[in-house]
Formats: sequence, C-alpha cells, structure tokens
Amino acid sequence: MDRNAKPQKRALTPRGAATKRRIVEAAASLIYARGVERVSLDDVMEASGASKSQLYHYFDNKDGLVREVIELQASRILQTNALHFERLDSFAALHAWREAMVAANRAWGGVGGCPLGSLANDLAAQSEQARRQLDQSFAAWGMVIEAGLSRMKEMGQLRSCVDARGMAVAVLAAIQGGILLSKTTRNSEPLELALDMALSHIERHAV
Amino acid sequence: MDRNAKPQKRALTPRGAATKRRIVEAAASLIYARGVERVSLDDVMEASGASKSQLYHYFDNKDGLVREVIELQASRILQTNALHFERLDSFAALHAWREAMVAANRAWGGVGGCPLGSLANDLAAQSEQARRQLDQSFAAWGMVIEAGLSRMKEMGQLRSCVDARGMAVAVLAAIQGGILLSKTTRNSEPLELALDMALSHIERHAV
DNA sequence: TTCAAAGTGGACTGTCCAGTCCATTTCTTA
DNA sequence: TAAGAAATGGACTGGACAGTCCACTTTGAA
Repeated sequence: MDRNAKPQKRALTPRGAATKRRIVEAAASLIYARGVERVSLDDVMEASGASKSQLYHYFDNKDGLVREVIELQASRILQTNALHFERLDSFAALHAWREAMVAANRAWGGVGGCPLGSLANDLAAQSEQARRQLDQSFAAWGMVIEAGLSRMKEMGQLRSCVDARGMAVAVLAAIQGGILLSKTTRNSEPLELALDMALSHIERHAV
Repeated sequence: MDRNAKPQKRALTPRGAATKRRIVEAAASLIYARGVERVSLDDVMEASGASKSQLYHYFDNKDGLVREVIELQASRILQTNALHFERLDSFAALHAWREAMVAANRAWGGVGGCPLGSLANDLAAQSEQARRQLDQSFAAWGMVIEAGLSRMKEMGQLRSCVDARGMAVAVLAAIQGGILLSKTTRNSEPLELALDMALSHIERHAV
C-alpha cells in the first residue's frame, strides 16, 4: 500500500503543463513523419525548444514520451471521427465521411499514413505495453464507428440482424489498408477503392 | 557510355551466391520481426555467420541489403499467392484462399504482420527508392489477384462490367488493414472480418 | 519576503552502429 | 601450378544516441 511504490504524478504548474504539451506535440509530428526509431531525443529537443533535462523531467524515458504521443494521436483521431459518427443518420452522411477521409489523405499528400496505423506497425511487436495501448485506441475508434452503425440500425436504416461491431472492424481494416497502399503509391485511389468497398458492404445491409 | 559509371554486378561463384542468399534471408527474418531500424548489421552478421567485410562485399551498404530483402519478401508473397490465383476458377477457391490467409496469420501467431506491409509502412516515407520498389511489389501482387478475377469474368462467374483492377486493389487493402489490426490485437478476427467483407464484395458481383 | 518545489540548461558518459581498411585464405583458370 | 580474382576475418573510426548529473532560475504559497 506504499503510495510511493509507483511515484504518483507530480503537480504540474500551468507552465509545466504547457512545456509538456509542447514536447509531446513536437514528438508526435516528428514520429508521424519518420517513425519512432528515426526520431532522437535531440530531435525532439530541437523541435520543441526544450532541454534534455526537461524531457526527463516530464517523462520517464523515451518510451514514456512515445506513450503520450500514442495517446495524443488517438485522441485526435477519435475527436475527428466522432464528429462524423456521433450524429450518423444516413448513407449520405456516410458518404460525406468518406469524402472527408479522402480529402484529408490528399491534404497530407498521402505521405504520412495513419498516425495510429504507423505506430501500430512500428510498435505492436516491439512493446507489449504499446501494443495494448494501440489495441485499445483502435478499439475506441471501432466503437465510434460501431455506435454510428448502431444508430442507423435504431433508425431503421440498417437491418436489425447486422453485426455492427464486426462491420466496424472491417471498415477500420479498409481504412488502414487503404491508407497504407495510398501512402506507398502516393495516390489516394487505393483508399478510395477501399472505402467504396466498405461503404457498399454497409449499404448492402440496408433495410 | 562508361561501363564503370555504375559498376556492373561482379561475377558470383556458387559459394558467393550461397553466402549472399544466407545474408539476405537472415536479414529478412530479423527485419520482419523487428523492423529495419531495429536491426543492425552486427545482428545480421551474427544471424548469418558472416563477417562485416562480407556484408560490404555483397551489398553497397545497409540500404542495398534492405533492397534485396524487399525483393525476397515480395517474391515469396507472389509465389504463395500465385498458387491460389493463377488457377482461380470459383468462389469456393476464393474461400479456400481466405482460409489459407487466416491459417497463415494464425501460424505466425498474428505477430509479424505482412512482410511487405510492414516494410511499406517503415520505408515509404523515408526512401523514394524503397517506396517505388514496394509500390511495384504491391502492384505485382494486385495483378496476381486481378488476373484471377479476370479469369472468373472470362469463365462467366463475374459480371463483365466488373472493374477487376479496382476490385483487386480493394481486396489488397482489406488484407493489409486486416493483418495490421490482427497484429495489434493479436487475434485473427479482424483479418477474417476484413477478408469476409472483401469476398462478399466480390460475390456481390457474381453473375 | 522567504524558501522549497518546480522548472531549466547543458555538459558528460558509455554504448551502439554504419562504414572503412587491410591482411589473409580460397577458388578458378590459363 | 602460378597468378589473379573472389571470398573472408576482424580491428578500427567517427559520430549518434539514450540516459545521468549537477548547477542554476523561476514560481507560488505561507
């Protein structure tokens, strides 16, 4: 019952919280562009304007920083997707979401891939801790999609026998695979084809 | 027209070719398990029983080795998939292929992901050379699938208006996304759901 | 106003790593 | 069988990196 067994979070002042956020955001950008292994703490120091001791003041080590980067990217994706799925009420809304995904992919130049997907590929086999965290992030993302599909069921737009969860997982897979291929081919077409397959899979279960 | 502008391949004796193959295979295993950045040349030396000078005798540098690893993994995947698609003649055969993919994924323990997909995620944004190589590998894979679908069109099992190429790309995306999620969740279910979506997408276009 | 905690600066360490270099052994062929 | 080419061994270098350490500055609450 020793409260120090795991040192509890220290109290962060507003300045400290801002610095910490600056570091995580800088690290997230760099890692998104290059991958975990190609980003050194010196890179993060330069990009965030923080010193070495600040990094170790706010994070246990590089893994600890990466943990927070995963959290940040997951929260960003959930936020964006929740906008589309929380009020999902029609197939037209689904297509609007499709367009938004493709537009976003085009805007990145299709270069970076999915922030979560890249991290999952990088870390799932390297760190059980990271794998679990990413698994939960994907699960949360899937639940956002599932909630939208369930809503369509309730509204009588999808057949009641539809497995919303399974469908959400398949849609998520289409997103991930589509983005990966688009990143490799530098063209949004694969993502579009994958999303169209996913949408037609959903529409096939329309009432 | 200087023939030395790019030093042509040196003549390899059987022993040399065997050593080179041993090195590439060892590197492929390590990179598959850990990713390019987490494999050092010393690791490859140890795993292949080769010395440093051998590595630099057979490859320009680490990038050159990675290039050959990509080639090896692509050829392995093409070979496996060609078995299923070259003679693709029915929806039953398509389902058999699905089972084979899932079984393979289970056999790896769902740990490693797709050798090409992992490399693409790792390298597409880091090296234009590697990106092109991986793009071509995916294209070749897609063409194997497309050829099978075209065959089914010719046999009158798929409607003639079907876009075999687009469908092949979508199927490939489902594979990649499914494998990535399965690797993250350590469970083959996501891959199964993604493949089922892809198959039902194809079957929806049956005559 | 004071002082402890929070925050910051940056030099330093030990290790790891890609790539170089040169000496030696094994093969091939003339 | 001699000589040149191919193959191999392994020490060495320069730089990059995660993580440590200690001194200094700022903040905020009593």
